[in-house]
Amino acid sequence: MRTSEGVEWALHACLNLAWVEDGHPVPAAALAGHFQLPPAYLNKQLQALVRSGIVSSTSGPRGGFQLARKPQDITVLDVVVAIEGSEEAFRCAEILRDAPDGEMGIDYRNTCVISQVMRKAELAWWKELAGRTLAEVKATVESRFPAVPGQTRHGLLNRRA
Amino acid sequence: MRTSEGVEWALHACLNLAWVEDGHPVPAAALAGHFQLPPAYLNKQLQALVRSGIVSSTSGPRGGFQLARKPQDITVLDVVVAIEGSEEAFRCAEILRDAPDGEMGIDYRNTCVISQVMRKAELAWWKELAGRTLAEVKATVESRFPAVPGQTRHGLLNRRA
DNA sequence: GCTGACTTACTCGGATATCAGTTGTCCGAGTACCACAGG
DNA sequence: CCTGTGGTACTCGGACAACTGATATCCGAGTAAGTCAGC
Repeated sequence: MRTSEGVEWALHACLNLAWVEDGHPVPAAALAGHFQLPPAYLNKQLQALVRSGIVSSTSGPRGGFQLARKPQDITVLDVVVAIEGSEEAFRCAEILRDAPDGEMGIDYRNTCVISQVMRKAELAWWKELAGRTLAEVKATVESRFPAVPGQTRHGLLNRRA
Repeated sequence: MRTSEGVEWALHACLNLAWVEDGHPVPAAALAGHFQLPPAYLNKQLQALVRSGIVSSTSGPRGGFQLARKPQDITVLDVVVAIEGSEEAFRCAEILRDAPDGEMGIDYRNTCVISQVMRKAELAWWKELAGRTLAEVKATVESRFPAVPGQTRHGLLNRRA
């Protein structure tokens, strides 16, 4: 089990977009250049964020991506789900149905104790991620590394040229 | 992100082995037949459990697999790690190092706030799984479905014939 | 009838194909800006 | 000098390949039981 590489990219991209003043879209190429990432593939990940309503996109010159919501209204889970999808990691195949005495009408995803344990664990994971907003992450970084926001904003805008 | 199918199989297999009296190994083919699973592939998953010291194997006639430890000494996490490996799901690629002002000597897996958030979430997941032993799962099933243990043991031993 | 070795069948274990999903790339659709011509 | 129009360059968006890892299968190594011959 491993999360997609795009999760890390998307989180860093959102954080960077949070440091750019409103009304200034940042092209995918600028973000990609900032982290030395393949532009087209990062663009693909950003599209997923657009579909989830986390960022908005603008085409054409001076276009790009910007946050669609306030950082305090974006949780880390939102970003993860946008990239990975909302399906749970452990998907009960209901193998108990094929076992002796297995019945057709039973939903073993809810009945099977093993499935319940796995789901509860995943719920704890979700809860942890849903409890952290982008604004909190942003504030933590600003507190520990005060220079980063300015450097990032400057870097992204200069890279446009 | 999704867990391997083998995780579900391994958990059910361990639970079933817990219902068979000691000293009676169960062949992979018997477990596979019980759940209508491909025998060779289930065997492969069981090998991973052997390497992790969760079950022990015996070759030859009357051979098979049996639990190597007491159910109360086997956590759900043990089984998951045996199949999936101990690497964390979110693997920080340290993309901050390639960003401007990124430095070579820094371990961004520990410094990056995003990495910390993801790791903390995963820790919650681990903790949940580590807190459930096979004995607890077994007891829960026995409490809700008293007939299952006997049926399972009988089914596995009969299938041997 | 008992004991020993041999044969046989059974089971695990790892090496080998196959398939799906992630990773990565490319080109087309749309849009805003800019230049230029006309008034 | 102002305005409208056409061209141009830039950006996103989705369609298309490549590759890694999971899924599935097969055959060989090892072992214990069963069998048979000899004592």
